[in-house]
Amino acid sequence: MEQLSPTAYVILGLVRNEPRSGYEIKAVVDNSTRFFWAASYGQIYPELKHLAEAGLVIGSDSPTGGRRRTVYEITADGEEELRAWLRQPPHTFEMREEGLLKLFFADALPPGEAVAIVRAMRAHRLEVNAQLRSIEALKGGIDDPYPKIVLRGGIEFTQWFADWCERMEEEILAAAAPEERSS
Amino acid sequence: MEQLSPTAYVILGLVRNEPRSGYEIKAVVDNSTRFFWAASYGQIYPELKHLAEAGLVIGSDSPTGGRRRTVYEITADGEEELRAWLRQPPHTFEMREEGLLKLFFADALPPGEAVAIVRAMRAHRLEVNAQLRSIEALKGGIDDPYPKIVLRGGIEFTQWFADWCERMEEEILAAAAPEERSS
DNA sequence: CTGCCGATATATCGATCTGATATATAGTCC
DNA sequence: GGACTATATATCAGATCGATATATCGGCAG
Repeated sequence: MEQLSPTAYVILGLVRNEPRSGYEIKAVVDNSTRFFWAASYGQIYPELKHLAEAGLVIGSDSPTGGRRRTVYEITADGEEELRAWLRQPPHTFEMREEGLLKLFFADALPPGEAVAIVRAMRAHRLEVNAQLRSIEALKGGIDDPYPKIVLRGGIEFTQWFADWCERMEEEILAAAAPEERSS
Repeated sequence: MEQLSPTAYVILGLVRNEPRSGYEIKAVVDNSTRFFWAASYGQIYPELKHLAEAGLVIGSDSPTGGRRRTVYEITADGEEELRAWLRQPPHTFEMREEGLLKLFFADALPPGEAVAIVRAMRAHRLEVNAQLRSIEALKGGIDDPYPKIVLRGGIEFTQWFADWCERMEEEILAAAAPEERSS
């Protein structure tokens, strides 16, 4: 049994509740897991075929008029595979933050310009925070609790990060300012 | 002028202070930028060649005995290119957290097992936190301030995340426990 | 001084993933 | 009838990871 990629489990998890097309999967990902695990069409469609070959999902034609469409639903084997994965300790933890990278090298810039970097990071995080809040507002009380916990985690994290940026801005400004501490 | 990848700028930034070999660059990355921007040999060596062709770094042979070794240093054009990049607003913000992904789908597990997921996340974050603290302890007062700010940010973030996991653990346990609120 | 191990140094490769683009059809609005 | 957006699938170049291969060097245990 070859190892599935985490993205395969995203798909398994999302078709578990209801049958979905690749397009719908992408749309759901973009409004939920994207913030801690993204997926693109280039992964989703090949992976759906792969999962279907492995018998973990079943696809069925469900065209809308003349437009072909295949929806996938999970099989018993797929459910089993998903649960087995959930019980394994997580392996992948990655972060790619171009803003932090720039701040790291800010020494190469004239003093004072580092502030622009933390301001840009802060603005971006606040933007994501607002997106997450609007997603939270959309979701009624219908869902199971775990996606909600993760969503609130995202909201708290982006807020924390924005606040950190604010603190750093002050710190950098204080360090750059002429030492004018009066006696 | 084709666009350089952020990893190219990591290399530019790291050879700016002192000439380094690809191997040394990888070692420095693993102890500094790895936590917000990783790089592998598979990127570093080709990118060094690419940067050398573009005239942004210069490589010179500097063998140790019979072992060939090429160290690279930044050129004036490279410095210019680095500063220009630092002034651009950051574009890439990614996070891949398999633990959050598992928590998101924890509904597929019998109640109670979700706690194991947040515990694993917390343990991992505390481990990274300890690594970052030991890196901080190693660095004397020599460095420029920005890498220090970023490093402290990493320490604060991993601590925040670990604390969040702890809070979620309590919350999940409270929700899973039989409602035993006495009158 | 020999053999082994770990560090230094470079290179490569399959698999994964992104971001963009291409191709259709369906529905809506003017 | 035309413009526009949403639905739906597919593909591809380039970035990246993680692992592995190859080789030399230095140190140290026996």
